[in-house]
Amino acid sequence: MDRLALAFSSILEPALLGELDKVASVRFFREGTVIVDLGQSVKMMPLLLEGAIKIMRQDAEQGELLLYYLEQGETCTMSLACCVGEKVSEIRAIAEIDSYVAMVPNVYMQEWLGKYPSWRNFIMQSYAQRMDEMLAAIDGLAFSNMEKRILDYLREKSALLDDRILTLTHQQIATDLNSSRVVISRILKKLENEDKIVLLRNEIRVLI
DNA sequence: ACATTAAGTGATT
DNA sequence: AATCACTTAATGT
Repeated sequence: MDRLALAFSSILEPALLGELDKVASVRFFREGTVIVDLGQSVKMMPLLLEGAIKIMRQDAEQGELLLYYLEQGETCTMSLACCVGEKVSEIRAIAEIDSYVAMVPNVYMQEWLGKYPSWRNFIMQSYAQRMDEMLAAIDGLAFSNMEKRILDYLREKSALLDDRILTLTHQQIATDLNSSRVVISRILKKLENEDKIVLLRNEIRVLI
């Protein structure tokens, strides 16, 4: 499949790509679609071919927190752990933009670990990268003030979408950062006064 | 014109 | 930094 080769040909060996092509089903998720929800059992492993996926941690009662984004050529490491242990998902995956995902049945995952070095590499690297991102998320919570968290959030999103103009509400930021709308609005206003951003309704322009 | 949703702000904890 | 209460502004029907 074209998309598969496009996203993974530089990462995975040809033989594995061929096998992937046979067993993976490519699915399309429109922006905003919940791909995996809390408590859902995970029987497939997603390989992101195109688009971006937002991974959120969700508390039992209320409270969500953005963990990281999945981009082209990446996979959700959480699903690996889930598949092996036959556990249910502890996170929520939402399509940030329209996305194509190759779903691989979990039976192949372990088999390929022994069979294909490039697969082993890919999984290891994914783990390392995700671990780094988790640490960054924790650092943000523990050591950063809200202002820095918001700025980082806006910058990351802007880079991800390759657009300095972001279409989103203050409430959405509050949800992603597990804060409240009022707090976000105040800090955004401050950032605007410092000429770091421009605020419009449903829109934020990142200047820095 | 009216209702709804997004954003701004002072006061309080 | 969070919550409350209220205002103002933008948008949809």
